Amino acid sequence: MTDAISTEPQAPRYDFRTQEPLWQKAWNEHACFTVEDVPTDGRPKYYVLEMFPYPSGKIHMGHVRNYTLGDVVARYRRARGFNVLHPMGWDAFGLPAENAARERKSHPATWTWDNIRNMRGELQRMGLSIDWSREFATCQPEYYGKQQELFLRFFETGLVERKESWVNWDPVDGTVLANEQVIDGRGWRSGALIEKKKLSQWFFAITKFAPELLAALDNLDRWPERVRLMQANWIGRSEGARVRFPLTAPKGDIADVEVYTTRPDTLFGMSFLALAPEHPLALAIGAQNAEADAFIAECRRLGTTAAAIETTEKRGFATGLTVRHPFIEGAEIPVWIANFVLMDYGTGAIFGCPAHDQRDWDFATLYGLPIRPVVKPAQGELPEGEAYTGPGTLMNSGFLDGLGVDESKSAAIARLKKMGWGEGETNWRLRDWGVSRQRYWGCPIPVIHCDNCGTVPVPVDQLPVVLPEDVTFDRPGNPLDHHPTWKHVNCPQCNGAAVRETDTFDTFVDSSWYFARFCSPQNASPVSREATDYWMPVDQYIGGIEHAILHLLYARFFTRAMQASGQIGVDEPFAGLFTQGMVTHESYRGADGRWLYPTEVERLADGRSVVTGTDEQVTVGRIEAMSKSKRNTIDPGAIIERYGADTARWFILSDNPPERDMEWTESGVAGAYRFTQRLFRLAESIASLGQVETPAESSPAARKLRRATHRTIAAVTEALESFSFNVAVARLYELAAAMTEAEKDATAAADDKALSAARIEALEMLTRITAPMMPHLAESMNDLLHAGSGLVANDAWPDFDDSLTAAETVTIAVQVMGKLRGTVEFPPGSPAEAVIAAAEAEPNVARLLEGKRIVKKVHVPDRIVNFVIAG
RNA sequence: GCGAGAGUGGCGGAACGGUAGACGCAGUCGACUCAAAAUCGACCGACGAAAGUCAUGGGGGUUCGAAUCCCCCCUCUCGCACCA
Repeated sequence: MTDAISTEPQAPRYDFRTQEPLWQKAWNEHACFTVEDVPTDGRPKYYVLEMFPYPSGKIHMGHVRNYTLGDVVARYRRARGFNVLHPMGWDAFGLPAENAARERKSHPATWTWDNIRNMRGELQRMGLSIDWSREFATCQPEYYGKQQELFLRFFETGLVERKESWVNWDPVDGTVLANEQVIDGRGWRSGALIEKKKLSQWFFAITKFAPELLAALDNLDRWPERVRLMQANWIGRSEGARVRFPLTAPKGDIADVEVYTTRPDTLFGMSFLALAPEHPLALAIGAQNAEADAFIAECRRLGTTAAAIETTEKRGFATGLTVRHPFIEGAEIPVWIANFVLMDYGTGAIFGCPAHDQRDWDFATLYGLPIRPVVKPAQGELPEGEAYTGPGTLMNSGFLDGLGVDESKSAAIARLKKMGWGEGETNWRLRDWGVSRQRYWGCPIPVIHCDNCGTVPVPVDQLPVVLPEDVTFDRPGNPLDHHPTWKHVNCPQCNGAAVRETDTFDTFVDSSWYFARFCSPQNASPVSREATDYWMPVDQYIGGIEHAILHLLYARFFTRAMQASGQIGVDEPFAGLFTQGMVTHESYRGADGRWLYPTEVERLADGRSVVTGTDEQVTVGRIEAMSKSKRNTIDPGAIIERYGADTARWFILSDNPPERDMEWTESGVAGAYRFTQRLFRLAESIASLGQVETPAESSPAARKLRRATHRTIAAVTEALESFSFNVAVARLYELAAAMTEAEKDATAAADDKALSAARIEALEMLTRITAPMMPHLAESMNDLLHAGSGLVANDAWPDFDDSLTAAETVTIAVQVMGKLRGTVEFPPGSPAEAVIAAAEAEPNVARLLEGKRIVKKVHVPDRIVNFVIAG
């Protein structure tokens, strides 16, 4: 590794080790970043929020990038005269704390709070402009108690339901697993075979908002297009029909089967009806037929994991039952149970039209069912060996013959409706949000189960339902469930013996409203109407793309639910969303293939890489996302310790556009560090000029520098507005270069007062426009120039002087037939005739034009002249 | 399979349809130094002695002029995926 600092003999000019803590203390003492819940100063508001961290132990580079981006926005907006809310907290509930408690034989709270303490210190060393007075952790009763109150409000509003649902049950851990925690049909921790089990669970009725959650995406114009698209796909609206097929012979009390389809136009091509293995009719059949039962059991065992579904072949079981067809008199269609039909989409049953659905085609081919085409493609023939799903004209379809696909959809629906066999229906992929988790380290669901009264919500005045502290993790299952006393209570209604709900909330609930709580973290009710009316929505939310669907959708739902239950006046939480890329690094492996940390690797002068201090050859691997398993992680704490927070921030901002993955390189950080020193040297040199009166007469050198300064202000402002931080950095490098140039000019003309004044102005401006990115260095430079003048953090963003940004001359490109052949210099705004005449006279151009007829002369003022010639 | 995004020097990347490669990193040469580091200066797409030619994944098109707009293709990344 190149080592910029340890090879430096003397202490650096700018000592971030003393300066950074100094300014952090000053900001803190002046409460620079503290805002009121409901400011009344009339300034516009701006709410900047980065996704709050899970307190895993240490911050990682992803956090550093996330919080640096947010901090630049926050500091910039503050300088622009906004009241800026920029809070921080902790997403503190979750399974890792329980696992750690199990391993260490301690308590989840201990581990969590240790981590919070450590990570808070690391974040504070980054010099973030955060209002720390608003900090909270979701594991505090002061927070989760309010969450319980919200749950009760939603309950009253009809947005909470208790219903049975199929879950992945781990019989060893005694808990429900999410789909992604089931690997090859086994629990990811216990390795036990997962069962599908029906369990009573709490649900938030997110589907009630499905239409508006989808429609409102159109208005989120400051969200990335792809996130809106992912959400739209997830919500998954589809239009079709519900069709009831009467069984030719009823099965017990089941007389018909309901099917959902988006292709009612292809009903004449139907050759089978298929049920999901969990469908009530399938279960009824299974109860009487051992073969059917065995098939159902096998389907269930294969589980619902994405991997299982992908690799599983289509299989079915012919039940022997038949249904009647709505349009074909006397037809009897066989009923199958099929493993590819999903119980939780539509009605759990489909009608199969093999000619026009690939899945049905596969299934029909396997079992020798008829394939009857009913749609004739508009062009060409029906494909061989696969289903045709495109547009066309109906055939073999009775009253639909000759109609197009769309027309016949409505015609079929109209007919079904008239017959009483079905109706048009809009369907949604989005499911209600199951929030029950059989865990200890989460927010208790504030409900009591009473044998007499049923499910009774805990009265608001008895909140919070606090987690008991005396729990152990020495046996599987939920500690709340086998706690000796905690769950036994008296029913709030009848005062009889009752038990608490021992499930806790999905931790996504905790992060679904924290942004609203930040507006008034001490408020008696969950959210303050006044504070959220002022601050909400979040103007700029920043985080990783991995939360594109679930977290953001849940937060959007919660905001609507809070609105519906009368607590908040907005319906969308995040007006602007920015999704940052990952931080990546080269990976290294030793001679034996083991992964090596970057700190263990040394690059030799000959380009080879070896294990530091040895001769062992190192293989430099791919650049990939930092991960513990690949050991290609860089510890932000070590970077800040060695280079300072400003250097880390600057490098992160400078490397590339923030939405892309960035590569962390040692040489890049070292370069950023050199720049901090260079800026400080410039500041020292300019500060040594002392007080300078601006003379009446300017000088060419002064004008040149002032032009660079004011152009930089304009360019950096524009870059920050558009999240082009890497461009802002480039413009600041250029200003620094211009200032170095001016220093040389000044050496040549020591008595140029105008230049001295311009240099001072350049430094003042540079300081202020660098401050959002390198806040500590900006304060130190400002202190050199104007000691005791106050903090840059409180300074206003500078305006640029338009009259100074114009160049004295512009270089106009001269083209012949669109190819650059020369340039001419002119004052901006020079008349076309003069410019064209000069362009024609330019020797190289004149040579090319000689003897040619000029057909056209294109002139774009101050930019280009192009001669089109003939022959 | 469907959807989205991206392909520009050795690398990260700039570029309202108007001088492609700003700025940084790496590199080369020089100054300073006994020497090194740091710093400062110059150079730094390819071919060519030069004039110039070729260059923004490939091929077409629009235009006086295309990295940028349109069509076709290729590659990569990400997301979704038996959703009826």
